[in-house]
Amino acid sequence: MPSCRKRQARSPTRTGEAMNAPFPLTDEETVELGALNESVGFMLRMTQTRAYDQFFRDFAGTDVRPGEYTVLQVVGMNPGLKQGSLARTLNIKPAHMTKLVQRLVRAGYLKRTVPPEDRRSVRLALTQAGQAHVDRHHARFLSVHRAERIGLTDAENATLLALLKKLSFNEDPECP
Amino acid sequence: MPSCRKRQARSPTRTGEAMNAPFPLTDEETVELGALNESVGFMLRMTQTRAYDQFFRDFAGTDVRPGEYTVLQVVGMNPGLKQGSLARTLNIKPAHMTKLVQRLVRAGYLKRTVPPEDRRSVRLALTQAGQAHVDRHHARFLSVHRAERIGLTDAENATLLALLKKLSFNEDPECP
DNA sequence: TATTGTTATACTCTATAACTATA
DNA sequence: TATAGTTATAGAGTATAACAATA
Repeated sequence: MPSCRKRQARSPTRTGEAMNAPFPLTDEETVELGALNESVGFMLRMTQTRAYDQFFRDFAGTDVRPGEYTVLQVVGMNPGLKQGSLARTLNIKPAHMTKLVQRLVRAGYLKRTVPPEDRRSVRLALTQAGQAHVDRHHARFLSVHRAERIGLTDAENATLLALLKKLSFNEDPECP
Repeated sequence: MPSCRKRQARSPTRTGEAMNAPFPLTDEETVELGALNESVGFMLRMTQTRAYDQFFRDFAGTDVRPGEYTVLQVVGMNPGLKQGSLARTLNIKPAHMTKLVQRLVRAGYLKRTVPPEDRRSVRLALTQAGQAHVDRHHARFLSVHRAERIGLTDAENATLLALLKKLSFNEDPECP
């Protein structure tokens, strides 16, 4: 799943190699992004796909996937968490969360409890195997995006995290 | 598609409302994220899903989608771009790019040209309708993530963009 | 042989609505 | 009537491999 493509953006240099080409030919692989360079949404998408690539490269050969590991990690931090709270926190739709949880229960990592005080709801906790799984991969999970791995200084990394956090937990002005 | 969920993280306050509950109950909806708070990959995912929500809210009622608009925008900036270059630049897999392009050709926004100098390849350009489409939605596309919309100052926004760009265009040390 | 793009298949994530069982 | 979760279905994105045409 990795994709070690060489990319390169910017630098509007033209080559003269095809003067009468039907298009003003640019240097192949040198692509002008224009206004996209100023779009937070676009840049988030670009960086996120890179982060995914790096994750799958680091966890190649294991059955660890980002969504599942995140769920296990959060349940581990919050034993007895309600499935709905988990879904809202991680911005995962209830229908999808149901399937995710079913998979993790089947894998033996999660256990579900229907609490007597509200028998509609489901509380989640790690099994022993689930806790072991989280522990086993914890260090690797944290190292995936260590600053030096991704080409940032520690200070830049801290700034980036702070800005992303601010973005992520801001209430949306359009959302009443 | 929006999801105006209230989220809240952090603050490990416990409520005492169920002393003998099977789990150390936390305040509902107050979820501890632990190490995930330091994970760039996790935070990128959280912010990107928010950015998507905001995009679809702003473009509700139109047929504009982020991936398609990005493709049209980039082709507009680079007329005659080869389909493969476009795919590599935007980190989109060739198989997916084929379908994206087919859809945009069918919508009348893109035209394909097989150049005589390499008849395996395909060069892309906007049709008049495609250019009009890009122009019509350009301002809105840029406004989706304007600093004030997302709760950052202009300076923070610039810093964030610079860091994301650095992240995005860094060669991966693991990728030879 | 290698490259460009296409087709086909499958799996993940997402969106939506209809459903159940509780409250 | 509202809420928590489930089921079912569909769509979009992605990964992979096999393929055609061309280089």
